[in-house]
Amino acid sequence: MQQQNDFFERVYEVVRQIPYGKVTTYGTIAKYLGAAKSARTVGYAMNAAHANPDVPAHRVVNRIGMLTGKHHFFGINTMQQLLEEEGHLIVKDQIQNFDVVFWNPNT
DNA sequence: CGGCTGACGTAAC
DNA sequence: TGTTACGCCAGCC
Repeated sequence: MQQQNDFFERVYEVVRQIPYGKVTTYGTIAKYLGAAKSARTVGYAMNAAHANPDVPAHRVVNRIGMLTGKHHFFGINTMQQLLEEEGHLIVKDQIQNFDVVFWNPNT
């Protein structure tokens, strides 16, 4: 994994590796990239990720598994719907069994 | 160039 | 235990 010059590119590469039926968090990605305190920037990167179809932004949520970024999709239901399609259970914008479906980029 | 904002996270009160 | 404040980085005004 060669580090891209662009911070966003690095984020996209990690997100792209998220397997089907799994999810991860902004902070986890940030830490993996070595910018533990830049979780916010990771989220911002996701904002621009909509231009990258290979980046499943819907598989990235905050540390508690809440779909905080759903409003940034086409429809506020798109994110939840996509996750449910992958077998996730969403209740009140929160992923149930989050610890089970959680995916660590380091593995 | 300076300041504000934001898909977060952690520490402090 | 719940709320508030701050840091971090990039983009926009």
